[in-house]
Amino acid sequence: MKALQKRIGITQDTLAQSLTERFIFGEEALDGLMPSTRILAEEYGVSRLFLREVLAGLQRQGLIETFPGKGIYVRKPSMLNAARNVHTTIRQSTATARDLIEARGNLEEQCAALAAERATTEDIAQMEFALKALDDANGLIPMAQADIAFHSLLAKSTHNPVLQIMFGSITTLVFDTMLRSLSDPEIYKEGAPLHYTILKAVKNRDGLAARKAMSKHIHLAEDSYKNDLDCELREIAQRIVKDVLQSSLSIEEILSSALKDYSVDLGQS
Amino acid sequence: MKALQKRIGITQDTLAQSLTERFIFGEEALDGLMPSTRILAEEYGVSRLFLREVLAGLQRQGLIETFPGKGIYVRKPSMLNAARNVHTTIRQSTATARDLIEARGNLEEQCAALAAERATTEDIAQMEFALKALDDANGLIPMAQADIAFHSLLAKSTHNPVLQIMFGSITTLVFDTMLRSLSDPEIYKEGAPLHYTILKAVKNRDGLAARKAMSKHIHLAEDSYKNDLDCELREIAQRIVKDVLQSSLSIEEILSSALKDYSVDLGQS
DNA sequence: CTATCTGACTTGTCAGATAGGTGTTGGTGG
DNA sequence: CCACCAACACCTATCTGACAAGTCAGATAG
Repeated sequence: MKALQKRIGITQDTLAQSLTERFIFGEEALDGLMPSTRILAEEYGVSRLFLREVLAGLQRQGLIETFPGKGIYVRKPSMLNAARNVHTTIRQSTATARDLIEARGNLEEQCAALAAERATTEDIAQMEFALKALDDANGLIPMAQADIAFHSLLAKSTHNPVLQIMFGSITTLVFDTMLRSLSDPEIYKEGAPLHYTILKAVKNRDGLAARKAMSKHIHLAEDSYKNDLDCELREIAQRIVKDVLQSSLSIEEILSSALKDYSVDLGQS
Repeated sequence: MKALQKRIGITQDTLAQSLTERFIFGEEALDGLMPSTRILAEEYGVSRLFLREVLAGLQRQGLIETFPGKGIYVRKPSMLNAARNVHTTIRQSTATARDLIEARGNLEEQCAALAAERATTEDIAQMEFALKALDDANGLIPMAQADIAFHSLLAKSTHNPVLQIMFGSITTLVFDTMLRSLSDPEIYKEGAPLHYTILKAVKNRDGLAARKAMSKHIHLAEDSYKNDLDCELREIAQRIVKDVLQSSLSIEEILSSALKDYSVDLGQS
């Protein structure tokens, strides 16, 4: 039996691919509920444990979500779950605030300019909603969530999935600096109105103005961060968590809860 | 015992974090060999299976590598393993060649310009090595590997980890188009010399020239791809694999073997 | 001294059992 | 007839104990 299975050659990868084809991209399980692990394991002739590990992989990729007592649900893919893996991987690297501003500036200026050309009325409505949420937000983390949402939606408004992927890959790093910027009254006072400037420029289809406002928005930190400019992002974020939020949680824990249910759809148009 | 464990609250996440702190970032297991699963499981008071799932997660992030019969080794983190997760996640999205050129152009032009300012002699030597490998490469996949290596090294030469992350997140997509471009004599003939133009500009510390050459290099495809421009990247890549390589493997399988051992170190300077 | 073999490791996988959560269903009291 | 609630069936998560298969070092026979 073992030998047979080996001959057939079911590996975790092949099973994962098969399941993905069937349930994620295929049309089965329309309501999003997958068959139970027992049934699936029997169906594919593997043990439940083996199947479980495969499912764990899919879950880590954010493709499915499991609920004890309920079942396994297919999930709309979100960039952020994937991005978190990237974040863990690069924890060892020494990205500073200056690095992020440099890279993010270039990316988001492009996003702003393209969004001005391509944003639909629905995109704009969503961004307006995010800015309203930012105004109404109570507390640093909800603010950062709304801020991230705005920038993600702007990337989405380019209707270029690749730009969304790139922004997604640095989302957690952006979140780190947002904690710093949003808790700094000086930056917030100058930076928050620029969100509206950007959105207005997008509405007016004025790519250049959108790009300029975004540039100003992102480079604000360059003048205000002072010593923090060449600090590692994680250090900065961890300090804010400790001093401002007075929480003993690690930045990783904050991140995973703050970005958990957060999901900006991928452009399918 | 179960209740106790719950009270202590060992979840997969906390254990993963604990193990990461200890073995990846910590100084234990200097030779890279971790204690066996039995020992670790006993040490943390969890079952071996539970530990296994946690380790599977770390492995998926590319932080460790397991060898049956030998043990578990700590691995140097590589962007690409993480990037592959992103790629899977966005399979559903409909990124076209045009999307990639647009996004990648902006990013890589910035990389070229910054590399011209900051590349060390060692960076340049590595890039030269990659170009030599590209010239000597035999077959489409080794060529694509060398090509990817060159562009990754250019991103590394900016000494900005965030740019490396962003490039890493789209590496698999870039690989897709490389299969197409490298198998097209017209593009290859014009595109290959531009690699040397870029490298020369970097050597001369001429950021503008580097940026221009990169722009030309990437936008070459815009004139030659024709109908493929608005094709989905996966479709293009899959067709090349089938027609040119005459392989029945899926593009995912090609990718995972081609990028498996590939790793450009993260800048630690 | 060399070749081989044994035994003690390792990971990978399995079946079966239990814990704990969730939703449904059918019976009972109003 | 309706509302409530308890029992039940199903789900995932996890544990225990076991075995297969790979690896390696050291003992042993030639």
